[in-house]
Amino acid sequence: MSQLTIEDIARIAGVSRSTVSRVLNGQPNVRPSVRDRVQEVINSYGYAPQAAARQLVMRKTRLIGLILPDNAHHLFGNPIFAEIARGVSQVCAQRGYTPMLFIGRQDMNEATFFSLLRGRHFDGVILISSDRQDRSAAMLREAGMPYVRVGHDPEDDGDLQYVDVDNVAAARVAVEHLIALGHRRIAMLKGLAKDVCTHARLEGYRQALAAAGLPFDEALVGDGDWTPASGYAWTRRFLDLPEPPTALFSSNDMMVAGVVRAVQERGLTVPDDLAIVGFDDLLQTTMIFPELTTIRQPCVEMGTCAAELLLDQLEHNRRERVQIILPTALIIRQSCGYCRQAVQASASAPAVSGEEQRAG
Amino acid sequence: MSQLTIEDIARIAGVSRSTVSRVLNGQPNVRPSVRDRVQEVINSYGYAPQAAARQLVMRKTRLIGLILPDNAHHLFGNPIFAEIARGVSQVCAQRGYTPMLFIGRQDMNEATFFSLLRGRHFDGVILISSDRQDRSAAMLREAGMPYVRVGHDPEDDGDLQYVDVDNVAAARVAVEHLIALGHRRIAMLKGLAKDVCTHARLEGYRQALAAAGLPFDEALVGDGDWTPASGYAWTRRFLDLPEPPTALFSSNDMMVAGVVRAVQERGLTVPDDLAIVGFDDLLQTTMIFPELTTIRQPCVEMGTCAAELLLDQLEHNRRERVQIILPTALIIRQSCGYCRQAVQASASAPAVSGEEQRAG
DNA sequence: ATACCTCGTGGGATCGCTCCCACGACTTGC
DNA sequence: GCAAGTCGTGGGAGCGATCCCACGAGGTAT
Repeated sequence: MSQLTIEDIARIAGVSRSTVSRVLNGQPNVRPSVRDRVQEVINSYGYAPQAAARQLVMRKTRLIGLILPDNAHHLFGNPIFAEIARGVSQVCAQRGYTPMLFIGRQDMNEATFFSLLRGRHFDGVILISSDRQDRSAAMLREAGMPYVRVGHDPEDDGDLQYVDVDNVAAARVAVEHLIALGHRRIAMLKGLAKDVCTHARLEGYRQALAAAGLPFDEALVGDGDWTPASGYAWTRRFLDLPEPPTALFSSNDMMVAGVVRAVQERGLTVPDDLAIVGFDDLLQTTMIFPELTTIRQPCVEMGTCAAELLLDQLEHNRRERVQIILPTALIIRQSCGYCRQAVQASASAPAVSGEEQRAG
Repeated sequence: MSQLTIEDIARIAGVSRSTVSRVLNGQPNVRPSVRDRVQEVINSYGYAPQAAARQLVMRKTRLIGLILPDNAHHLFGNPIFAEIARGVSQVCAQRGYTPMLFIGRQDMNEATFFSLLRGRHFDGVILISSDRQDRSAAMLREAGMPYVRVGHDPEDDGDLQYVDVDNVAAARVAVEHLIALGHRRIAMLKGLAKDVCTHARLEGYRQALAAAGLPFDEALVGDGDWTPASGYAWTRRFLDLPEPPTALFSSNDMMVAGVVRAVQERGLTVPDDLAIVGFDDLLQTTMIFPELTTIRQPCVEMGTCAAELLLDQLEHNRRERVQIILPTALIIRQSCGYCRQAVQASASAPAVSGEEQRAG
C-alpha cells in the first residue's frame, strides 16, 4: 500500500509500464476496456506516481512558489497577502498547478535559499515584494528561475514582468479627497522606508498638497512601520502639536487601528476631530468605528494577473517585458466625514457612501 | 550556467561524479585539496544538485508541509497561525528542513490533494486544524504520510501525535476571572461549530458557571464564526436583551474587535458597561481600546513542539503516541475591569496588570 | 492481393543523482 | 617483509517515472 510503483500497477493490471503511464497522463491510444481496468487498479490501490521520478524526466514540477515579504508580522498579519495568494491559487488550480508558500525565509541563509531555487523544486515563482533591500529578485534571476513580481521598484528595471498599482496616483486621490472636504492640515503616516510603495504614497501626498497650494509640513509626516502601534504613537504626537491636523492619510489600514485608539483615548472622535483615509481596504477594518474610507487595492486581481503571466511564461515561453498597473478605487465610508458633510450641506452630490470611484 | 549536472562539475574539476557527490554531502574520504577544488568549481558555477534526482534515490525531500485550516479568512487574517508557523520554521531551519505552506487547499479537489501527498513531495506534514469535518488528517493517514497535528479532537483518536492546549481549562479560567470580579450575567461568543475547540471553550464556560452556582442562559451564548462581524452582530443582540450581560467571554480575540465597536456605538464603554475577556492574545489587539484581557496561547511553542515531534518521527522513526498539552495563561489588562476595581477597592491583591497566571 | 496507414501495446534508453563495491596506494602490525 | 587494514577514488547499478521506437493486428485504398 505504501511503496507501489508503476511497475507494480502494470503487473497487477496485466499490462506494461507504458500503458499505465499513458492512462496516468490521459494520453490516447489505449483501448477503453484496458484504460478502465488500469484506472480501477490505480484507484483501488491508491497509487499516485512519485513526483520526483516524474520530475526528473519531465523537468517540470507543476509547483509554483510564492514568496512573501520577509517581515513575518506583515506576512500573515496583513490580509492583503492572503487576498493576493487567493488570486494566485485560483488561477493555479484552474491550470493544474499547485502553489506553495515559502515559510520563514528569514530563518534561511542566502545559500540555502539559492540551493532551494536551483534545486528546481518550482517551475516558477511569484514574488510579492516592494522591499528595495530584498535580494530575492536578484537571486531568482541569478538562479535562472522564472518569476513574476507583485509590486516593483521604478529605480530597478531588473524585473521582466510585474503587476502593481499606481501608488502615487492612489495616494494623491486619497489626499485630494480630504482637501476637497475642506481640510488644510492633513497628516500622513508613512510605511517602512525600505518598501518602495512607502515613497510612492508619500509622493502622492506631496502632489495633492502641491496641486492645492498647501504647504508641506514635515511635522505632519509620521514614520510608521505598517503596524497599529506605530499609528498609535504618531497620532499622539500629531494631536500634541500646537496646531494639530484635522485629517490624516495612512499608508495602510492596519495603522489606522492605532490611530483610532489614540483619538478615542483623548476623548476625541473620528471624523469630527480627525478625518481619516486609509489604504488597502482590508475586510477586518470594517469593524473600525466609524467605517473606514480607504483606497481599495485589487489584491485578488493582482494575484490572478501575476499567476496568468507566470504560467504563460512557463507554458508558452513568453519572455517579453510585461508591466501591468491595475486600477485602485477610493471607497468612501464614514471616517473621512464626507457623508455627514454631504447631508449637512445638502450638497447636490449624489449619495456615494460605499460606492467606488476610479483613481489614477 | 543553467543546466549543469554533477557530471559537468566532475569533468570541470577533473574528478569523478562520486567525489563531487561526496563533497556535496559532506562525506569523509576526500583529500582536502580535492575537496577545496571541487567546492570552488561548485561555487563559481552556482551549481546545486537537482532536487528531483536526489529525492528519487534518497527517498527524502527534507521538505515539510504545513497545512492550515481551509477557511482562507482565518488562514492569514488570524496571526495565531503565523506564530505557529514561526515556531515550525525555527525548528526546521535548525535541523536542515524547509517548511512549505499549502496554499488554497480549498481550490483543490480531494483527489488532487491526495496525489500531492502520495507524490511524496514532503517527508512529513504539520496539520493545524481543530476542524472536525476536515478530511485532511484522514487523508494523510490514508496516504501513509507522517504528520503531527496542532489541535485535536478528543472524540477521534486517529491522530498518533498532537500538540494542543487545554481549551476547557483555559476558558474556565477566563470566565472564573469574570465571576471573581463580581459578574453574574456573562455572555459567551462561540466560534464555528465545526471547530472542536469551540465546544471545548463552551464547556469551560459552562463549568465555570456551574462551579459558581450561576445559571446557564442560552440567550447569552452567541453563535460566532471567529470574525469581528459576528462579534459585532451578537453583541448588539446581547445589549438589546431585557437584562443585558455585564461581561462577555469571546472564544477568540478577533471577534472582540466587533464587540468593542458595538459597545461604543451604543455610547457604552468597556469595561464599565461590558467587561471583556478574549482568547489568543494576538499582538494586533493590543490596539483595541482598552487593552484586552485574554488567554494567551503558546503559539510559537506549539509550532516548535510539533516540528520537533515530526522530525523525530522522521529521523528516528519514533512512532509512539505522543499527546502534548501546553499551558495557557490569563493575561490581565484593562478590558475586564480588574485593574480599575483593584484600585477602587484598595484590594490587598498585588498589581497584576500584564502579569501572567498559569491556567489549567 | 499487396502496400500502406493507424491503433494499441511493450521494452529499452534516459533523466541526474546516490550508493555500493572494486581497486590501487599507502600505512600498520607481527 | 608480507598479510591486513585504511584511505581516496572511480565506475556500475539503480531509484521510478516518461519518451521514443519497434512491432503486430486490423482496416482501407489501390
